[in-house]
Amino acid sequence: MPHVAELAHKLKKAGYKLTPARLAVIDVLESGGEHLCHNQILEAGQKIYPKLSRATVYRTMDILVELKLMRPLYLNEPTQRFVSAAGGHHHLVCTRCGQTIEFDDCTANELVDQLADRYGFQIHHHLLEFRGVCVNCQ
Amino acid sequence: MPHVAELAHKLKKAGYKLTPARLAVIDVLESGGEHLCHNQILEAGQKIYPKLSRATVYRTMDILVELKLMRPLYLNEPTQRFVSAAGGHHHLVCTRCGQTIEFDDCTANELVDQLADRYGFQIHHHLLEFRGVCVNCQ
DNA sequence: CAAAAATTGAGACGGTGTCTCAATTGTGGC
DNA sequence: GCCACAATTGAGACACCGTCTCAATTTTTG
Ligand SMILES: [Zn+2]
Ligand SMILES: [Zn+2]
Ligand SMILES: [Zn+2]
Ligand SMILES: [Zn+2]
Repeated sequence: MPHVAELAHKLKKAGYKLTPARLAVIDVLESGGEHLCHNQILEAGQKIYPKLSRATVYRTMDILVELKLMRPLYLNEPTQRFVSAAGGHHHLVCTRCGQTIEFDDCTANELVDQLADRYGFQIHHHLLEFRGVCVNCQ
Repeated sequence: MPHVAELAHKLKKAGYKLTPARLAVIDVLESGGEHLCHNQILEAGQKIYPKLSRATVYRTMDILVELKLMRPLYLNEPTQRFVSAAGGHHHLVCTRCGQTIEFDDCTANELVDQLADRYGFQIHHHLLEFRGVCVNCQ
């Protein structure tokens, strides 16, 4: 959950204008929770700034990803969704009811180091996704 | 890389007919490598069985997923791709050139147990995705 | 062989992501 | 505050993808 002020400031600093359309998008990102997709951002953004168009949402998200402020991911759907760019992301998904639990503890650091070593990668973030059947669905 | 014979046999066993269209799809899956998407399966399948249609590819893949013989996943694209259903999947992706390394060693077993414990999940498989910059792109 | 059931391909459809273009808007210099 | 210019915008066109329907075909059953 990035701060409006923070995203806006970095956008400005990178040479982009702070237009109402962009501010609406940023506002949505700050207050709208995780895993938002373009359409959700558009719909919520139009409540703040009705003229907001689909193209602008796509363009603004492109910029935010380019600046590494947000990060796209896919959650078992053909829909691109966005999370703030820092750190890893960890999901526990029930394949029957679709429930998605987000958990924080991450034991992947060790593995990150190994991989960085072996393949010469600079690893920036990761997505761990575990899939199975939740308590209710068993 | 599942065996044609194996997929075909399980399909038959589950009560589905082994039609030329389905056999073409299965043939592609067996010989076509990992991470195939619907379109790739369609195009390759039409070389084996020219009448093969898009709808049938989608329907056949639905069945294979339903029977837990194949598993869908998304790799930083809005495109659903398929891998054989068993085990985990581990990717190292370069965010600059898109190169995807597949690695096998998995240190997630411990975490799997923890999660199963804490949330009561039966965990069936997982996808670990690490993203960063590869040697060439640094 | 006839009837019923399963499967198929073709095409229509709505939704999504991309692109173009003319109109609008924000900004720095005055 | 105003102007000129470049950046940004919204609307709409477009291609593509996944879904659905339906009539025709194929397979199974009696
Ligand atoms: Zn998440
Ligand atoms: Zn569940
Ligand atoms: Zn893979
Ligand atoms: Zn690279």
